Amino acid sequence: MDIVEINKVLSNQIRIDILNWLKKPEDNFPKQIYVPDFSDGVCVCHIQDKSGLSQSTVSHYLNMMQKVDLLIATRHGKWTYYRRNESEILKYIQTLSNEL
Amino acid sequence: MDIVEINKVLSNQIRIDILNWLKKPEDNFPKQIYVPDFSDGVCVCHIQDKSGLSQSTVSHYLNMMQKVDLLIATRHGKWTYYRRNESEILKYIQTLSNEL
DNA sequence: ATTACATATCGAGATATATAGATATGTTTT
DNA sequence: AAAACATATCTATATATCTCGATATGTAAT
Repeated sequence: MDIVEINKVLSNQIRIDILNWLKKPEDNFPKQIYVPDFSDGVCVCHIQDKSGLSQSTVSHYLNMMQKVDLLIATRHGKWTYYRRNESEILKYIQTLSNEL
Repeated sequence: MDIVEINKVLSNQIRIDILNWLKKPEDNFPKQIYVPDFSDGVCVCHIQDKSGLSQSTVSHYLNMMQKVDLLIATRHGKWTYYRRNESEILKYIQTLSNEL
C-alpha cells in the first residue's frame, strides 16, 4: 500500500470518475454483450466511450489504477473487464485516516 | 475542497511527512525561542532543517499545502509558523470516504 | 490462414512538477 | 538608516506526467 503512488493515481479527475462510474456499472454503462452481467466489471471500450479519451490513454489509466490495486482486471476472450477492488480502496482510506 | 488538488499535494512523501511531524511538534522539533509553545505551529526554519530540502523548496511546499487548506500560517515578527488545519484534514478524509 | 477486432505497449511532443540558487520583501536589531 | 535575518518569490533546469497516434499482441470469426 504505497500512499504516495495511489495519491498520484488519484490526482486526476477522470481517474476518480472511472472509480465512481464503476460503483454502479448498471447506471453508468450500456448492457454488455458477451458476459451476462457486470460481476467482472466493465470492458475497456465502454469506459473509453464514457471518458471521451483515446483508447491508449484509457488503457494506460486503467493499467496504472490496477498496478496500485485500486482496480482488478479480468480477461474474457478479446475483452478486458475492470472492476473496483473494494477491499484495497477501503484499506487506502483507513490508512489515510491513520497516517495523515 | 478540491480533492484532485489536495491529492496532488499529497503525492509527495516529504509533504506527507511534514503533515505528520506537525501532529506532535514537541516530539519532532526543537523548542522555539520567540514564542512560548507550538500553538501556532512550527517555524519554517525548523521544518526546513528536518526535511533537508532547500529553503525555497520548503517555503514553496508549505505554501501549496496552505493553499489547499491543509495547513494554517501565522506570522509572528520575522517568523512564519505553520500548523495543521485539523478540520479540513478531517473533511478531506470524509469526502474521500464518500466519493471514492 | 486470414481477417477483424479489443486491448496493450511504444514513441513522441506538450505540459506540469520538483528543486535549487538568486533575489526581493518584510521585520528586527543596532 | 543600516545591517542582519526569516521567509517569499522569481528564474531556470531536470524530471515526470498527460495524451495521442502508431504499432504490436492476443483472441475470435470467416
